[in-house]
Amino acid sequence: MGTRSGQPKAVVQRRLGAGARELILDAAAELFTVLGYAGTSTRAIADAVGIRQPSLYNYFKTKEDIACALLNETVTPTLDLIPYLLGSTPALAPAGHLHALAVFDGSRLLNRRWNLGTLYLQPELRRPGLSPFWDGHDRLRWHYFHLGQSVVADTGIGQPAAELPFRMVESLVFMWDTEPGSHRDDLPTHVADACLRALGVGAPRIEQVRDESRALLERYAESRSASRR
Amino acid sequence: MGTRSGQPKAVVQRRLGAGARELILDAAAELFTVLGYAGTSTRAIADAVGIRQPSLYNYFKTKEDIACALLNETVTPTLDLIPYLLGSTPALAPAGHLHALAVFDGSRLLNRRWNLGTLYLQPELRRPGLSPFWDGHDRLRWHYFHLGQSVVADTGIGQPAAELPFRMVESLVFMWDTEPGSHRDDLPTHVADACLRALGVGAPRIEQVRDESRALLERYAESRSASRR
DNA sequence: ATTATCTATAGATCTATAGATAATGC
DNA sequence: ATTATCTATAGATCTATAGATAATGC
Repeated sequence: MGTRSGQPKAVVQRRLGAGARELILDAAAELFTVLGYAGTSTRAIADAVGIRQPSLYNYFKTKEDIACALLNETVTPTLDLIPYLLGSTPALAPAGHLHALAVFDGSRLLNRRWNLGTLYLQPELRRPGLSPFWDGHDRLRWHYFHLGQSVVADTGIGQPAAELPFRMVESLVFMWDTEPGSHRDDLPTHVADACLRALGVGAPRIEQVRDESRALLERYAESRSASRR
Repeated sequence: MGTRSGQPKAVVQRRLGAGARELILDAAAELFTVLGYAGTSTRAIADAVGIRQPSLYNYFKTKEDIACALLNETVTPTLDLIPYLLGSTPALAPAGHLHALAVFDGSRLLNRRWNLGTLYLQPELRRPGLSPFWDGHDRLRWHYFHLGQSVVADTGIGQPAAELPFRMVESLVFMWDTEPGSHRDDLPTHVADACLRALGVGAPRIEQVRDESRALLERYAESRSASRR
């Protein structure tokens, strides 16, 4: 028996290493989406990554901070795309701009490991501490709305339709459980097409816009991977 | 000092009377939508109606039972409408049927005292005890889908669009916070119109369908109030 | 006499902090 | 020497049940 003071450790310590924050965020994402924010204890998150509950507080100040980091991941990539779309030459027609935005945003929502968009409707997350995220979310909504207005000005459909595209893309969170396959992979494009139809754009024009939008997003993906080198 | 046994009551008792269940459901609806299901304690619900926490259990077996009653209220009225639409003579065209369904369903979602549809995305409510509600929800989704398929078969739009109308109506839960006014009141009709455009229906036909649908729903409302006498 | 409400409480949580110790890096 | 992790715990919850009492109805 040792005579050392203090409480001896009962378990083997596991150091998470460099990617610790990402490990925790991924575990939290799964639990928040499956059990809900309030339904997920900090203990459950710690268990999932194999550390003790208080050790989480080395990485995040509070439980709310974890949610904030996750929510921001859902809007920042799309917000980053906007300047690229605005600056592309020759200037994009509003319909093309909107289509590309919807496809990109929708793909990001649908092709993550967990259905993070469900957090948008969890009232526990409408608290003041998360307002930085909600501000970004509102900026994105406003941008969709603005583009929608330009499109309906051309097609002659009533103004109220202008706010539907953002909501239609958001509704992909309800379609998350679609069984995997080409149908699911094409959903973001189908939704983007439907957005334009809802704004009164005709079929031939949509065909054309879809091709432009695909080419544009490919160029964007290339420019991103190039700048990362 | 009395010598009676037991614990004397510290508060004045308040009997809720006949509408007790409804009072509790309304308070729970507000709290569940504002604070979330897991974020709402049975104590908070009891406080809101002015009784003690354990007294709730005179009216509901568990907290989950309260949520179940609320969720069922969101789909039953729309499910009840379906036989009426199917039985109306002369038989409705699929586009008219879908439009009427979307307007009715959307109005029910938007014109309640609380935004109950947000509960759909609260993972705490995806538990087995609530499967009766989810079954009804799926039946409704399937009916929308079936109608959508009939419409796209006529218009020549691709199959995947057939599942969008249900999701577009659901996305009204994201639009709940629209400031009151005629714009908000017209949202369900605008969404129903946009559903048909998304399925490839042309503007003149939509104009026509909208009038049919309005007349139909008026007759339904009359038949309901007549049968209640 | 019957029923709705109350008080009291069991037993299980939950978040975040304090301070000791094991692991790492120089 | 520094940092990440641990043990222990304060203090606040939370749901549901047991059994006493106040309010109602006959």
